[in-house]
Amino acid sequence: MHQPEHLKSAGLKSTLPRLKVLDLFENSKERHLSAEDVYKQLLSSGEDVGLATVYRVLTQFEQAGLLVRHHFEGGKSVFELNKGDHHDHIVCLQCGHVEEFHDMAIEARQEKVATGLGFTIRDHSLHIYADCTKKKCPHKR
Amino acid sequence: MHQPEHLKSAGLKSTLPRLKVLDLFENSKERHLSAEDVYKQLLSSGEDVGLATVYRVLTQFEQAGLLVRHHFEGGKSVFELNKGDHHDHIVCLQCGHVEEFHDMAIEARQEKVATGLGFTIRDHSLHIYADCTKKKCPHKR
DNA sequence: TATACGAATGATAATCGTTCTTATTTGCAA
DNA sequence: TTGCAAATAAGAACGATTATCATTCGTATA
Repeated sequence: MHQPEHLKSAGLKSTLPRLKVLDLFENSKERHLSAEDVYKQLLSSGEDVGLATVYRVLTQFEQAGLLVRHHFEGGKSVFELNKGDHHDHIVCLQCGHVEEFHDMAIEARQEKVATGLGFTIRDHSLHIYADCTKKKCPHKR
Repeated sequence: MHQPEHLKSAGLKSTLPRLKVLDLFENSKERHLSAEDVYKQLLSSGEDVGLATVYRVLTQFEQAGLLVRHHFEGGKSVFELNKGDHHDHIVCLQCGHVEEFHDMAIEARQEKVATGLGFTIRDHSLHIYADCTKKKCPHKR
């Protein structure tokens, strides 16, 4: 377990809730977790954390660059480990599964459009909402 | 005023709140309005509407295809008149002004990416968050 | 035009995701 | 160890949105 160093280098004290949250993201099967998801999973793992703490930790991790926050439709935020690579998301409307993709052509055009309009891009989000083309949606919720 | 027909053809009774809301969107200087925006503007126009009604009407108009709903960051929805043309948005981080754009190349690539991953696009949202390149942001909030 | 009935409304309570407050506990440097 | 700032848990508070419900309104029909 080398996570305490992760936290240290991010300027964060190594505390139990923080370690647990980081653990969850590194070992969870699902890459994209909401605050509620994290909270529930910690509770059912026997951890005694407060929901407020989960929110605080998630926000700190986001600011520290450990996590990335996404605003999908539906008004709640989801987080994922920051692997350093930017990517966009395609969300299956059937099962909610999130697939990641990255397309240089799209990124390049965005840059071009923005500069053309007199803007400097700080951030962007591209979410595609779609259905699987297969008869049975292969993803499980 | 030919709006009652708009409502009729959308299967909605012609009522005062609905007419007023539609009016607002057609005559307001700002294309993108939140429920709160609509509510406040109606109140200051002397109209006596409830906030709940505003939310109801906005949702109905969205379902009827009269308005389009957008989820920008910040947790609140904004609506705009549906002109039939799809477009994406670039949001100025300084003043919150929203600029619209449409880029065939981006749309085409999205389609290609999605089909490549086995999806059929139902909807998508592309939001660019940016700063003006000019010294002084030319837009007013 | 009067009327009757279901749809629409306004007021307000409820809900949802998130943030704030505060008293208490913890990490960790001395 | 001990001390103290930083972090926590619990729950109140918050803003946006939705649900509830008694009352009013739009409109098809007589």
